[in-house]
Parts: sequence; structure tokens; C-alpha cells
Amino acid sequence: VKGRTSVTIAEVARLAGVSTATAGRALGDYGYASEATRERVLKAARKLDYRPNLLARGLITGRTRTIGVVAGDLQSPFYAAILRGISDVVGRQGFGLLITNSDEKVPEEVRAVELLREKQVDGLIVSPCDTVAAGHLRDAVADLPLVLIDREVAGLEVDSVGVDSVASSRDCIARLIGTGHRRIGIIAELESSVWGDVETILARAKSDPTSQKGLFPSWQRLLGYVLAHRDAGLPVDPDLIRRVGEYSAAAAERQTHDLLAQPDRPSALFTADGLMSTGAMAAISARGLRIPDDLSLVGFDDLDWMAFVRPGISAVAQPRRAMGEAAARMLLERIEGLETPHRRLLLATQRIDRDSVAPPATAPQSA
Amino acid sequence: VKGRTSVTIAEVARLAGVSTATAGRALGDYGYASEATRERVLKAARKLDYRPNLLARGLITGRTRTIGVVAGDLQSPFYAAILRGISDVVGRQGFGLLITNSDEKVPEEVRAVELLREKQVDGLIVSPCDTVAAGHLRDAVADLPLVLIDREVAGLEVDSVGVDSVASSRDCIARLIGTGHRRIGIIAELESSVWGDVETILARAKSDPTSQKGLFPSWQRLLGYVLAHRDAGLPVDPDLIRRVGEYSAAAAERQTHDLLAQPDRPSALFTADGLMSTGAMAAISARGLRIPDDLSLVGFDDLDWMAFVRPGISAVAQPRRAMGEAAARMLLERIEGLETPHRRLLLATQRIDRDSVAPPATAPQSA
DNA sequence: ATGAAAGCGCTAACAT
DNA sequence: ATGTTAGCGCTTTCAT
Repeated sequence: VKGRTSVTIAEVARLAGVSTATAGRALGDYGYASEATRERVLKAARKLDYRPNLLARGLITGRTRTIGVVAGDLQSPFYAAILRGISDVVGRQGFGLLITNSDEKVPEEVRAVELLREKQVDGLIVSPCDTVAAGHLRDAVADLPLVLIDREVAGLEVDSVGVDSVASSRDCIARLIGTGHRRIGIIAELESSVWGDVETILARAKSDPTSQKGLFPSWQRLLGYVLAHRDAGLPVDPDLIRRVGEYSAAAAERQTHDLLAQPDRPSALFTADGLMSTGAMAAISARGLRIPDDLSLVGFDDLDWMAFVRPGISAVAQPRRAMGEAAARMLLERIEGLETPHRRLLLATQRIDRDSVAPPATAPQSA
Repeated sequence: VKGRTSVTIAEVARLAGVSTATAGRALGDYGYASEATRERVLKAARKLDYRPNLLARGLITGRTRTIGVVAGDLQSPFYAAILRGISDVVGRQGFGLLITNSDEKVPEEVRAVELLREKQVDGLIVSPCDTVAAGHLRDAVADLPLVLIDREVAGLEVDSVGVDSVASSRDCIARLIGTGHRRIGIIAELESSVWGDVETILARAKSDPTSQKGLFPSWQRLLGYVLAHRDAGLPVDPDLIRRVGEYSAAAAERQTHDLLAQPDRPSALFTADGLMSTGAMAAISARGLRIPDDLSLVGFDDLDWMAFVRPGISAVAQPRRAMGEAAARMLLERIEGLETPHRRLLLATQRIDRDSVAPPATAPQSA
């Protein structure tokens, strides 16, 4: 049974002495087929090593049992875990998974969505890299179910899965303040060609809670940071807010170095995602600062090394795999035809307290 | 242009006032089409928001421009990096990527290969989870190009990409010995329902170098360990060889605890892959052992935390992403029709010396 | 350079 | 319960 040409249902039918329609019914498990016939067809199929051509099936049924995913970076622990979750759920239903990488660039994302649609996927899971420039998503929604993950798009009413970044980081920062910290640094991506400066963005978000969902996670985490300060009646020193501007550990490392080099450096540091944590940790380590004596540290997103580095690093754990699983489940439901209004699922984060937080060494530092 | 039914080439042709054949030529960029016609067709297509149905194209051309990957665990840094490399290369050529997860279980792998073939992928990249039970791969090769990654299958002559595990670990252990270590522990997966005990396997591998390629990486790394000892005229204490039996950090942690709990514990530890390193590190950390004073440590596979944990952990770095890229390139060449004999690509590893290795604290320990 | 027609492998009506 | 027929949307002869 070697060679380029694969065996078709017609050959199976001929060998079994039935029509292709009957063979199809027996093999595809649709329509009627007597037990005897089914047996004969199945035997013929086995003998010929028949394998259905899913392209042909998809062409006619209009469904491919394949779902498409656009991730920011397949290699990051964050997306890798999400993908794993997605893969588990869809795999169990016999669906295939077409995965693409946007590298957090809009044109790549557009191209990816285009390719996935041409390949006729039954649904899409996207972690959009821009919360406004999303025309390609808007018109994809016209003929495909779409589920957003980690981020939302302003005005695009589709199912989404994420965590409550504002509340989680607010809580986190509140605890640092409660421990006595007054100068808390934050290292966050905060890219914003379209959004303007920090004050503008936060002002709008604070006054209009619904607009928060259009914010990128890193902005939401900054918002939580600001709100926690406000809750405590503390001022926010803009110099402690470091905008890395890109998802890059190296860039985060530079910003951290710069932040920690100042004379009046913070007594605690909050990193807004895994890449920021990795970069910050490298800088802290390189500068020979001791945690938590010289600097307290809390990260958003729990990375495996945080558990066994000494001292352990406290973190806000996101249920990454569960996020992927939930997104996949929601999408499959839509593919099955579920017609309810769009759902916005916020999974709970978990605060993991390790040993990277202590009261500031000296009396509250001041300028 | 909203709704379930997408626009077909026939509608574009009608709007442009040409036949479907001509429209196809203009859109698909094959055959002849005058400049004027092409313009008209393209304009019509744009106007209707035409999107080719790649299923239909694939059905007729017999090629889908999609490649399938079976990874062990999409979530591990090792596979995630490889997948990223694959994704970059195939994406650049406009290919799609169907990714599946075997979880290192043969039945899952068989199912995955089956699904990918039914979906008519143009080629397969597999990290086989068994080097002998691979009938499904053997017969896949009959009608698809296949590239193996990280592992090889005895007697299956196809392109493969990996690193020289025997040489790398041999070198690594030789250095530990050179530093003065005499009792070196090894934590490795070493699953082997089919292979028998350590002695048998190693005896066969040592005497027959070609059979080495049929060995799993963890076995190859153990072989390097044994050879390094032999090179130095040192005996191998079987009690220092810990077979974890599965790819699991938790299991590795248990084995490491057990190994380090013995009175005559090793002065150095070699971990055979990333999961083993993570598990071992957790155990070391939990036991409060200081690296390198109480224990030297070297890991196979460089993980990001190894760079900034204090002290830094020395490791053998595998060019993971490059492995993925190379595998993808080789596969694409085969898909283009390359007919040379199968190629076996061994990429160079890089020894990264950090601060986790020091001479043993006391005079050579003995029982 | 363009069109007519056949057909990729399969499923879905519609007969029987 | 089974067979006949007509396509799914596209590419590919083969004419013209």
C-alpha cells in the first residue's frame, strides 16, 4: 500500500461490492447501513488501508473540525501553557489545531487570521495584539466564531477569557503598601502608540470603568497600581513607573537597571508580566541586590523558577492552562451553534506568597 | 459581505465578466491572464471580499501547504522553542502548522499521525516517543516526507535533527571528574519497558556504536556519563544512577531527594534534561544544600532561570530553536521534491559555565 | 489569452 | 437499507 496515490472510498466500495454512498455511510457513520454491509465495508477499508480525505469531507460539509489560534509568542511560558490547555480540550473532541504566531505585530496577526480563514477553520482563538486596530477580527466574526484570550477589543462583542488584572494588581500593591512600602516601582510593557500618555489613559479608565476592558493587561495592572496608591492616600511618583514599551526581557532588564540605579530607588518592585519579571530578576541579580532585604519583589504571572529560587519570589498566579481550556470550550460551544450573548469570563488569580517581600529596611525613605 | 456563505470564484468571475477558469488563473497566479483581465478580476475579488477556499485547492492539487507536528509536550520550554523555530520557517513560506501533543504516549502519537495524514498535511515533523514501536511512522513515510526531531527510530531512514548527546554529556562529566569529583549522581528519565536493565543496554550500545542512534536521548546521556568514567578509569556506582522513569519534574524531585538523603551522597549532580533539572533544583533547594559548596550541579538543556539564580547553574545548551528551524527546512526541501539519501543533522551544543561547579569540599568521600 | 468541461474525494438529496 | 446523481470550490486539460 505504498505510493503517492491514496485509496479512495470508491475503491473500498468496489471491493466491498457496494455503492460509494453506502461505503460512505458505513465509514463515516452517518445514514443507515446494515450490520452485514458495515462489516464488509469496514473490512475492505482495513484491507486497503483506507484513510478518509478530510479535505473532501470539509469541502462538502463546510466544517473542517479544525480550529485556528493566533498567539503572541508560542515560545513564552504564558502562551505555551494556554496552547496546551486549548490543545487538550480540542484534541479530546477530535479537532485539529492550526497554530500561528503574531509576534505581537498587527500585520502578522492580520495575515495569520487570513490564512486560517482560507484554510476554513471552524473557529478562532486570538490574543489580539492591538485593542483598537482590529478590523480583521471584526469582519472575521461575520462568518466564524471567535474567542479572545488575555485581551479584549473595545467594542467587539465576542466571548473572551482573561483574569481581573486591575483587581489582582491592586490587591498586590495594597499588600506591599500594608507592609510599609512607600516607594514601589513598576516594570510594565505599556506600549501605547495609540493611547497617549500615562495620565490621560489612566484618567479615562478611572472615570469610565467600562473602558477598562479595552485596556491592555499591562495598562490594567498599572491602573491597579495607581488605584491601590489612591486607596491608601499615597501619591504616585511617575519616575517609579517604567514603560518598557515592548515584550522583551532584555528591555525590561535595562529599565530595571535604570530604575534601581537612582539614588532614591524604590524599596519594592512590581513586575507586570513574566517577561518583565525575568528581565527585572536578571538586573536585580546582576546588581547584587538581596531580596527581600534590599528590595521586595512581586511578579504578575507565576514562573516555575520563582518557586525554587532562594528566597522564593511572591507572585500572582494566572490559571494559564485553564484559560486555554476555557477558551477552547467556549469556542466549541459556539461551533456547535450556541447563540447566547457573548460571555466575558474572568478567571481567578491566586496570590502566591513566598519570601520576596519584607518591610522596607529603613524608615520610609524620602527624597 | 456578512453571512455564512462565502463568495466563490464563480461569483468573482461573473462580476469580472470572465470564465471561472480565467478568474482562477488571475487569482491563483498560474496560467496566462492578460494584464487587463487580471486587473478586472482582482478588482472584482476585492470588491466581493473574495477569499480562496484552500480546501478546494488542496483537494485538486493534492498539496495543502500545511505541515503537521507531533510534539511531546507543547508546554515544555524545549518543545515550545522547537515549535517556535518550526513556525518561523514554515510561516515564512506561507505554510500552516497543525500541532498535536503526544504526551509521550504511543497511542496518542499514533492517533495524532493518523489525524494529520487525514487532514492531508504535506509533511510531518515528529518527536517519536518510542524508538521501536513506530509502525505508524514507517507507513507514514510511504506517502509523506517525515523529519524526526530530538530522537531517532532504529531502522527508519529519514531526515533527523538532534544533538550529540553522548559526546556532550561525556564532555560534561569529564570536566566534573577533572574538577576532582569522584561520586557524580545522574538524574535521568531512562524509561525502558522494552530495553532491559542499565547494564544490558549500555553494553550493547558501547559495543555497537551504530545502535546508539536508536537510543533515547536520556540513555545516550547516561552512556556519555559511563564512557567518561571509563575514560578516567573510574568505576560507576549504580546507586548514583537514578532512573526517574517518566518525564516529570515531581518524579525527578523525589529521586533527587532519595539520592541526596544517603549518607554517602554524591558531590556533584548531572541532570539529563530540563524537567530533571527543575525537579532536582527543587529538591536541592528544599534540602537547603548550597551550590556549589555542598553539591556541584550541571544540567543538560539550558533553562532561563539558570542564568540568574545565584549561583548561576552551568548547563549544556541545546540550540532548540535552531533545531526546529533546521527540521522545518529539511522537511520543506523534501516537500519540494528533494531526493537525496536521508540526512542526520547533529547540531552543536554549547557548554555554559556558570558558578555551580567547584571541587568537592572534602577529601574524596568514602563509605 | 480565454472558455468549456471534467473531476479531485467525498456527502447529501432523492430515489427505490 | 441501498444506489443514483449532483455537486462542494477549485484547478486543469483541451479546445479555440
